Amino acid sequence: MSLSSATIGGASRTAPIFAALGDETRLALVARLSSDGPLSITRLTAGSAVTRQAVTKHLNVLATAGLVSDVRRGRERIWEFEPKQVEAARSYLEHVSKRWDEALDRLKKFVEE
Amino acid sequence: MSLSSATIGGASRTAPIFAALGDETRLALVARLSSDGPLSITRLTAGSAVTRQAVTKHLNVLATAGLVSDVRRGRERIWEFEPKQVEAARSYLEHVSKRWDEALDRLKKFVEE
DNA sequence: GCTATATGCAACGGATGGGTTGCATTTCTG
DNA sequence: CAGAAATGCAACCCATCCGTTGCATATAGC
Repeated sequence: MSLSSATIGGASRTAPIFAALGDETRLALVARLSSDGPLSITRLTAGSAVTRQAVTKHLNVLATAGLVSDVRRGRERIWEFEPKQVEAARSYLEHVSKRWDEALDRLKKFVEE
Repeated sequence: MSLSSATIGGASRTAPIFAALGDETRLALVARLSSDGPLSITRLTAGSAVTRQAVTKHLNVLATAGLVSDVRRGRERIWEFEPKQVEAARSYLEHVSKRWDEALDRLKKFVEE
């Protein structure tokens, strides 16, 4: 472990996931896909305030982060939610919270002595 | 609920938190503060690859998102982790996962009929 | 009081991000 | 086959982000 016990493992791996979720439009897309199931681009665009091309770009960003995946079906492209990376992000946050609780415990014990 | 059942409640509230966590340096700062406890700017800078001013900016971004808070102590400024917003982000992701599982269940039942 | 330490403020540059428009391409469908 | 529908590709604009450097200010401590 580093001198300062600096980083919780894999900040460089996890940050891109958060970055992808850090845009309102993209987060809405993820939410939509996770609750309504696989959808085409035009369908997703209908629910969004921006252009189809903008939606496409956002979907590509999400795909790069591993949060969604796409399949061609005839002339349309179907996008599906991919839960694995969300789980990774969630467990990272859980880890942070846990470490914080432990730090509080250490402080408490230190004060009590 | 909206016509398309589009957004899970509060995407606009949660996205900024993810955006703040979406930078590698900032995520490392959060991790550091959550495990090592309150620290001054110079101390945090020592563990980071960038300038003190860069660290300061990042801390301000995190503060705006409610992920950290600061207190003055003499000539230094002490930054502390703030778990509340992390919890909000975590529960959002949990909600997304849950909705996805429900969607899978619906699909399964639909196929079985 | 003087010096070193810790931080604040401001300006700047380069890169990236989010969004648009315009046009080309593929694929249904009648 | 012809037209409509779904998508792809590319260029462009403007704003924001990340990081820097340079200098000013406040606080400790001898």
